[in-house]
Amino acid sequence: MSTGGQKNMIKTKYKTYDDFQKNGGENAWQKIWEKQKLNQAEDFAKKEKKYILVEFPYPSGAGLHVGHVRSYTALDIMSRMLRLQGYNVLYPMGWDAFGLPTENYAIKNKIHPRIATEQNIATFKKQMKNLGLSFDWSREIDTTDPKYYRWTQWIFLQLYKKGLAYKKKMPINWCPSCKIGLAHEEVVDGKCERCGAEVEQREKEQWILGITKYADRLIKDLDTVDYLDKIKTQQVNWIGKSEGAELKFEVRSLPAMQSIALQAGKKLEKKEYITVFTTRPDTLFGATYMVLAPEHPLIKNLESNIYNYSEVKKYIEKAKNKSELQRTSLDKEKTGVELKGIKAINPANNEEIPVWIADYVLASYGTGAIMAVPAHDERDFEFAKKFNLEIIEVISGGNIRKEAYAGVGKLVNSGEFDGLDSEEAKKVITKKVGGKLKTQYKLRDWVFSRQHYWGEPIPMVYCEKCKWVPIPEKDLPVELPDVKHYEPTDTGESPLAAIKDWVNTKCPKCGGPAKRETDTMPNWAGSSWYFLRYCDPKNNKAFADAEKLKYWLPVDLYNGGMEHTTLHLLYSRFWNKFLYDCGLVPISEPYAKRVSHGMVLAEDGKKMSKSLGNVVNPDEVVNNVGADSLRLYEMFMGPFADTIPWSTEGVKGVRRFLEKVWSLREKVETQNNVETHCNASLRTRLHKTIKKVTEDIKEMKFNTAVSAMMIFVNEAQKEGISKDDFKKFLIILAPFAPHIAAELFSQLGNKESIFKQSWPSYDENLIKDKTIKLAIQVNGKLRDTMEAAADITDAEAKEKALASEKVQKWTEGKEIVKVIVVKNRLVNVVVK
RNA sequence: GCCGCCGUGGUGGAAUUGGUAGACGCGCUGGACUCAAAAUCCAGUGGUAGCAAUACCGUGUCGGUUCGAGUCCGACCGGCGGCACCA
Repeated sequence: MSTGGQKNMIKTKYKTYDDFQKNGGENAWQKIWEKQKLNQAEDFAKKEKKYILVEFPYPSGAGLHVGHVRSYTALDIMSRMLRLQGYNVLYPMGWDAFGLPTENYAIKNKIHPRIATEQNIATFKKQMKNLGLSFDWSREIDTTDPKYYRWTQWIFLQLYKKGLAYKKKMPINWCPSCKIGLAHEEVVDGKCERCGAEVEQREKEQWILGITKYADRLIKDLDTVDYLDKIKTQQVNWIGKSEGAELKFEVRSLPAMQSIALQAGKKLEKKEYITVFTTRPDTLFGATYMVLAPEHPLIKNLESNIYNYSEVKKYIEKAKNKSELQRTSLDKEKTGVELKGIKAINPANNEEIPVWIADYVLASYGTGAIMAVPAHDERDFEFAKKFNLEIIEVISGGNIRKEAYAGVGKLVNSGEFDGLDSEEAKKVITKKVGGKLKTQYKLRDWVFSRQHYWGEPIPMVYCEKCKWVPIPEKDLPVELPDVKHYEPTDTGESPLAAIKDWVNTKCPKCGGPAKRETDTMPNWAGSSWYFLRYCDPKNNKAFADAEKLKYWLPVDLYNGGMEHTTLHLLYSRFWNKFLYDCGLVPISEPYAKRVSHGMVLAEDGKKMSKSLGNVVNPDEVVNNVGADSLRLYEMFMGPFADTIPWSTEGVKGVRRFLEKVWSLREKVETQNNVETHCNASLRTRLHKTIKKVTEDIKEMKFNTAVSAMMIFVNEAQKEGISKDDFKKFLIILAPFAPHIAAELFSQLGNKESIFKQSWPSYDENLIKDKTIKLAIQVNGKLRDTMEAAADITDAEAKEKALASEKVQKWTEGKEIVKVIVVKNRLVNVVVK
């Protein structure tokens, strides 16, 4: 209890915490911080830098989600602690504002997407400020600002110059609902990742980025960064590297069949080959048939040699009409048609083997054709069984009468190679048949064109004479023109195509008439390099100054959603590597460390959604209990990476905690009687708490840090607390609940901001307990506990344990086999 | 189907990495204050038995290793996430 001579001289207009929170106490502090420019990062400061980054949001009309609050607060806490520890911290924020939802909103409400974006940004920014997040607003960026997307376009031109952006007609995934082409990464289970509509295949001329050129490095360099394991695994799987060989099989028209065939019978005009990719060239002797994807171009070339061509054509038509989803989900029954009239020659033994088409072979992977080795591949085995094709064992070790054996082993039935190890045989056999070793990836090049209005115009012009010509860099940005209608079209043309006087332009090369590219970039473009722009957001000579990049990069900690692992995270690593290769950024990996937050579910355990009416609005929570409570609750709710349902009751709990903190004002002893009233155990507790909170923030274990502070406050409430100790406590509380911490700190008579203090250190000696509780076990079961001096010797502990009456009760009449002592922890008496 | 992660009170979750399971918070029960309620404060709160001391059981299930297992190993059950005919 506080009975100190002088009453504390706390001057405040707020009588209670409720008074403070309800009457603008938090906002008042936010204004002060803004004035003091506390959160601005300083280029080239002598202090050690830390670049803390959280994915910038898409400013939707729905406003901030409590899920945003979770990750922004978490990194805010880290940033604030780092600043207090003396680092020069860059913790920026901006807007990833191009994209479909805004465009749709704009269409529906007849409002220009630019206006809608501005409104949404204003809302988001206000919400963020109300939360007391310590972003450096002087570095705010907006991907839809021409001053920003000028450089997005500029980077595109660099990609073009290096041959990494190219235009190609290819089948793409088309979302009929969004009326837009999608990248491979944006298709989930055959559906559009945004709206869930089933995608269709369409042939279209598209701008493509050659990300596959970087596939190998995107895998390899993961070794140099600190990402969560599951993030690395997901990227590695997505890139899907496999090593094998490309082998060529000659195709022959069968003389025997020629007489039967009505229109067949011609000899092949030139030699035709089927090239396959295989990871198992060692099984070549077991290749008993071949399979082409229905889309394989060879089929058309051999039309006159295939006498069942009408049947084949029917099958191809059927396959074409199946969506990607159907083709992959009807995974059980395999179907196919033999190409009658032609055979392939197995180059290993010159045997004629049949050629089939089947949709279990994908045109988009490898060469669109396979050699089928039913003895050693599950799918081929299934197919061979169904169509009665030959199965020859060439690797020993399995039971191929029952199932395919995909393992390794010694070669059999492989002529001169019998007895060889399968691993070794891969190289030898490839060489012998004139094949070449090859690495294949699942990753596909990035379809970069979108047929919409609200995106960065692709800075290219098409001239009949000069073909595709890039816009000169000095003429950037190519600004989005105003249009009357920005509805997407079903024809696959961007709404920009309708603006004739924008589309029709002059060729920058020959001056002749030319047309602008009317497709825009995908919403992933602006976010692929935004972390670079934060280093130098106002530069209009370059996307960022090289020296500034050198100072700030890499991003020391990057937090974002798991859903971006194979999209934004991969894309931005690719762009950064490209810029690195151009000598424009100083490091090849942009993010030193990547972590991911868990989702915040609704109170009912379901995903928050407007339609379910279970959305928690952060503004309401801030109004009711304050930003500090919201922040603290989201940290306390559970481990940062876990998905956790919202709990309104839980919010009450942390609010009570803050009220207790406020009431500690009355428990504060003046400096005069520190020694008499502040007992040593609270001091010990404080230092333990400092240690725990410091370490937990670093490890992102915010929930246990909050719990430690609660324990401290509970104790302080009972014991009373010295002014000095209270100050230290407020500093460690400040990153979590900056408003109340700043207020109480100032109420204690401190003129200087709490955020200009330095992070308290802890004294290891103080943390050490003088006495410990020793657990006494008999045969591993707890039977007694006793107080003992810390660092009690093993012998003393043993003696003490054996002296215990309760222990004696359990050892009576038994033989003591041994006694195990764990220092400062327990004694286990083992009896028989 | 394959790969990865995870199963702890009524509830969100702790547990020094093999050493007293259930910290902290919520809820609940009882009490104080109040005309009353709310708020607040105090006490209790894994289960079973007992007035109690205490005993037994207890971290998805079964088994194993160990003086000692929530933690390690094996099998199974359940949940979540990723990939899914990738040759």
